[in-house]
Amino acid sequence: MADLLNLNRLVYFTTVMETGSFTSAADRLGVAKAVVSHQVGRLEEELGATLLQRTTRRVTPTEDGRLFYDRAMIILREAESAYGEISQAAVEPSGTLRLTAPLDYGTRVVAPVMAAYLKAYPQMRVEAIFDDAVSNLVDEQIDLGIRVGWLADSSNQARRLGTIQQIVVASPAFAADLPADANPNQARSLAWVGNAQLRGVGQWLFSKDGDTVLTELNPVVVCDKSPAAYACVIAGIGLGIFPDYAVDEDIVGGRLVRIFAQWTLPTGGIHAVFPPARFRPAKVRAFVELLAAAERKRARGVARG
Amino acid sequence: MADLLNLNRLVYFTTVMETGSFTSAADRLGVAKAVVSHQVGRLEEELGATLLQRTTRRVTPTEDGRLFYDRAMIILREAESAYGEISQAAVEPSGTLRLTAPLDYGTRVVAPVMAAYLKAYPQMRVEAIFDDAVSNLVDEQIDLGIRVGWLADSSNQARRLGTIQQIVVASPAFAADLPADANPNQARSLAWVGNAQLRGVGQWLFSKDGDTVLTELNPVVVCDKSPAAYACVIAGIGLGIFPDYAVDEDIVGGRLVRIFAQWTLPTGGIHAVFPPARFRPAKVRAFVELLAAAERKRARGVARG
DNA sequence: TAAACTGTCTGATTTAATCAGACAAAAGCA
DNA sequence: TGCTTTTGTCTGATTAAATCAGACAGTTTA
Repeated sequence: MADLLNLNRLVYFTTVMETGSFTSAADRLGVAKAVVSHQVGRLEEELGATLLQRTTRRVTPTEDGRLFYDRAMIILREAESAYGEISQAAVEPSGTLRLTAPLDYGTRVVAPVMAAYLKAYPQMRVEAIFDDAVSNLVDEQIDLGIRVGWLADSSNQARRLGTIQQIVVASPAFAADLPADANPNQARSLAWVGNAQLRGVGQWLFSKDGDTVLTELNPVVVCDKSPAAYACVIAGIGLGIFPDYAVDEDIVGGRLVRIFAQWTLPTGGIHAVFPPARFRPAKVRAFVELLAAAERKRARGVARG
Repeated sequence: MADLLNLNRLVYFTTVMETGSFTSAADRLGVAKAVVSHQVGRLEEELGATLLQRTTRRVTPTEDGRLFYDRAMIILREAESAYGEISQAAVEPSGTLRLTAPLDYGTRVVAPVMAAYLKAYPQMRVEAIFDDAVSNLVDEQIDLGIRVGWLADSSNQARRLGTIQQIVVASPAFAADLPADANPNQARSLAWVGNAQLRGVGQWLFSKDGDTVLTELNPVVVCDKSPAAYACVIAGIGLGIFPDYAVDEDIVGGRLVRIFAQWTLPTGGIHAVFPPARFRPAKVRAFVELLAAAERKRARGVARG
């Protein structure tokens, strides 16, 4: 069935109908006139009917030809619109954006970006899956995943949006009990709140001016959800390690105090990962741009703070 | 514009959507799966958008893909219907048949065939142009021309349907005044009614058993329309030469008498001529078949009579 | 009558489509 | 964990299609 009709020939025929001659049709299409003659001939052959009566001087459509022209124009217009719609979708965001992000990063960073995104593209809809669990982008039909930390699998394409800093914090009350010269070397003897979601729960590499201290922590509490661990730290259970975006506000607000401020922990990355696809829809590209801008802005804020 | 969209690729994409895999789509289409992969890839390239997310195991349509599938199906259905309609028109008569025929042949032979044609194909419409004038088939958009006598131009395609016999007739009263042994040698001295439409008004070649007589006639009246000349002969003005189909009835009815019955004049042909076209519509073919059948039947009748 | 223009044809060339087979990745099975 | 099967894609060679430039006969115009 597919072999019998070659839809590409329609445009040759309709152009001849519109221009009234093979020569001018060839002109308009930018091909040799022999091509138009050949293609229309093949079309007639496929249909088993004559569409155009041609003398050396004049081209006249047959009844079939007039009939078929109307049908062909509907097809071509429909095709043009379909192609245009999709091609434009590659330029102008449309439809629904499904994204996933870690819960804390989602609430702190992604949510505001979503607001900006929806304001910029009011026709869009967003489905956000905020979960620390790493889900399969293809199975879940997710357009965009945001991963914080270190990328595990790399079958997906990814783009680095920014950097996160791991920060050791404690509640002001807990911090007050610490010795003034506290440093990572005493880490094992302190009370920690562990976060099962973050990699390296077991060992942490502190560094400061070339010195490095690799130490194991001794969590008195381990939570499998970041917000829960965070709440434990706020409550003064112990020290916690969290990404900068999670603690910024509470440090500024005085609800948390930074510990070991002179020391740094390994930095992680903030990545946008995409399902395997040759072309990225505009809706995804637009969101990633906004998110990257927010990340840049946040990085400047962290640098200042 | 034409270069940017290759409509033939649509069927590859839609088949993948329907079968859910490139392999089974290739199966259904009867091509190598590499072809499906390549064609869908090119389609996505043309659109600048990804339609299908493919892992090695599963094919999932993107939102664009689902959107485009609906559009593509509309296009393909429309195309199939358009092709089918025209192709069927090449098989089943439809539309309007425009034909032209000489006035007398039209009224005597074509009109009854038209009745049979419309009975066989009630959906058809016929526009008949009965006129001895030879009209241009292309300019007048005529599907079928019927020419009696000798074909002049041959830029059109033609098919011979039958033979006409030129017959010398006179009214019974006029015939009664003729000598019993009248023969073509005395033709110049007799009163003739000329018909400007028929070729050879000036000279006629009579033959009988090998003998031939080439003689000029001496018309006392020349008419430019066959029916007029015919009426003159009926009225007893003189001898006339008419095709067999025109005089058969009146000879049987006794209103005319055949003269020089032993002699024959050059036979002419009855031709169906068609505008230049590669394929002949079914509506034309069907009519010509009926006409040819009528001609064969008439030929048998003439032979008997 | 000459010149311009029509649609078609021809042979050569270029481009696209296609195939068979190989391949890595993923899923199912042992 | 290995092994097999199945997935979509890739590769190089082959085949088919499209295309072009130029020639041609028929028609119209000047």
